[in-house]
Amino acid sequence: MDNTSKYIELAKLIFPEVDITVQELEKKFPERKLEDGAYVTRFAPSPTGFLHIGALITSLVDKTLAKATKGVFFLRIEDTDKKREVSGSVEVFTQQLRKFGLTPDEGVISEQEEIGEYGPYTQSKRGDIYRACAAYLIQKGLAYPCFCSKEMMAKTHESQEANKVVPGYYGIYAKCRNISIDESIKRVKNGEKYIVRFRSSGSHMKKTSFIDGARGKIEIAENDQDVVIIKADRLPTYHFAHVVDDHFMRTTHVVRGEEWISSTPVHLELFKAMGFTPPTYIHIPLIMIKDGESKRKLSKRKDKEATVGYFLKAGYPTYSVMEYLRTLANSDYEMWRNKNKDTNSDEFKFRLNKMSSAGSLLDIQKLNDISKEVISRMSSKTVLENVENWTKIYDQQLYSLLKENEDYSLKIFGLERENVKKIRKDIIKWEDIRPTFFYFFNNLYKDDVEKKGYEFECVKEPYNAKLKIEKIKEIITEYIKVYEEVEDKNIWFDTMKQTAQDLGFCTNMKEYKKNPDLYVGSTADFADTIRVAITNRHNTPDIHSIMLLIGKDTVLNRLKNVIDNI
RNA sequence: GGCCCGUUGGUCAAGUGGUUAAGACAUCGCCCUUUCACGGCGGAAUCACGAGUUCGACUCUCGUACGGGUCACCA
Repeated sequence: MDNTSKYIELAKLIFPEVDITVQELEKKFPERKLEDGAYVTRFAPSPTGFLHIGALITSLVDKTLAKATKGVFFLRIEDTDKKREVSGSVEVFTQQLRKFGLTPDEGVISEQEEIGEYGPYTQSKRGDIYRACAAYLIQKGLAYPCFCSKEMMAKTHESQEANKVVPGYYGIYAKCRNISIDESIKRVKNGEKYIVRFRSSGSHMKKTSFIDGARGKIEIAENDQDVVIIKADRLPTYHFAHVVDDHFMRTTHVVRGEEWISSTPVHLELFKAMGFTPPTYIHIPLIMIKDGESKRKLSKRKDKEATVGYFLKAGYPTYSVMEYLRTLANSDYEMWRNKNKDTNSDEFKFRLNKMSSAGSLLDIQKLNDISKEVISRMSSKTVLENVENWTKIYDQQLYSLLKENEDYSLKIFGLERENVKKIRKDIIKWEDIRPTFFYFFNNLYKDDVEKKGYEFECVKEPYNAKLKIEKIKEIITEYIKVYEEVEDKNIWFDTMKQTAQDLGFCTNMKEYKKNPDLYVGSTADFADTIRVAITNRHNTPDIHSIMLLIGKDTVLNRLKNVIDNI
């Protein structure tokens, strides 16, 4: 028997169940019929819990590229590590991606559903495909069974470190690569435990290179490691699964984090061994976080901001997060957005060479600013919808209050929003709604006063009237006498100013600033006293509008209560 | 430690051999103003370092430093 037939025998021995060949797989998963230049991209997470913010930016790039070229963006689940798998992950991924508008065109779309002709899209269901490919490599003498125990491996590793040689399974350290085929066959037949390794023909003394879609040429040492391709559980490793899947799923562009750059030579060699054309790799920068003086990559365990769920829970509109991510993904996006405020982001021409190659710090303040802008551009109806959706999950009490009287709720969110020149920008995320608008609801207002007491200090500098309790009572008593519910803001304000003046306040701000000692305080101090009485906050929208909204009875009640309870 | 990627204000960054080195966020000051938010105006603040190449370097080359990534039967 010559070597070729021995290799075939070995392959059959190791993978007796394989009943399909690589050629047959090629036919089964033919090249896609897409327009020229169409990108096929994919997001391929392993189901280990929650979606990482980095996954979102990766998917954003994937989806944008596919959309712009009339290609396909699919979702594949990489569940080859059964130990780390967390149940329910797939549902979290698909739901959260959907929320951010990153729904895949193909692949896994929910825990139990997949669409597309190139599946299954869950790696644990593709065992036969990987094994067929591994068998192919064994037949060609490009893969072999390795009988080394983990203990032996650890020992080798230790001595390599001690001798300062490159650690790993390669060259003279790859003990099993030189075992004769006959012996391999014998040991497999004897039931010895083994895994399958790739037989590398590279050398780390030699350089190889590839063109990264975003960074250009990357030169790097060839792979010379006999990497594991099939594990003891007969499932493939990431390296092998990636090569097989992205070939047979006909991926054209692999977008992944830059932490993968150094294993690209492994993938390239594997593609070559299989006779496949590798995809274009696009390595995107990691999102970092400041840790003391230095920065590091976001960690799911240490940083709450690392998971997408954090932003959802805080109630950032998903659109805000995406806008922020788009500014990170393409450096000229922000400029474009400022010039095209109302244009759909799809119109922006995304360019790979405009992607930064250095990791950037997650800038919550920037996100906040973007989000304020995003929310300020929403109609009150949209705001109400969003707030309802969010409170339904995270703030039941507020949800019921908003639902109870939706016309009223709509008016609250319409304050300084619709039909005004200058739109208010004070909401960053839906979490902020309760603390900024609570006083529109009697119960919440009452709770707040009970919990914290009245917030009567004075208006901050330069006004600073230092009003005493007696003065506050006087202001409110006098104001109750003159208060009337009037639509016209000027009339309303004239009344307020008149009363203020009668009590010794200065109604001309410039004059007051010149001679503050001549007066009890300014109009600002007077108005602020009323404001606090009504809302128990110093910072609110225009107090006239608030009074109109909550109504005369409530206004008078709250004013009277202050006098009694202060 | 080896290898790889990277380095323009506090942050995100424009810039591709000749610029007063854009812009945004944050910050500070002023103005507007019944508070806050908004808005307007202005200020402070950056090319990591050292050699080359060049008439000229943020820009090209090489070193150095610093930061990050990676070296699994994890992905």
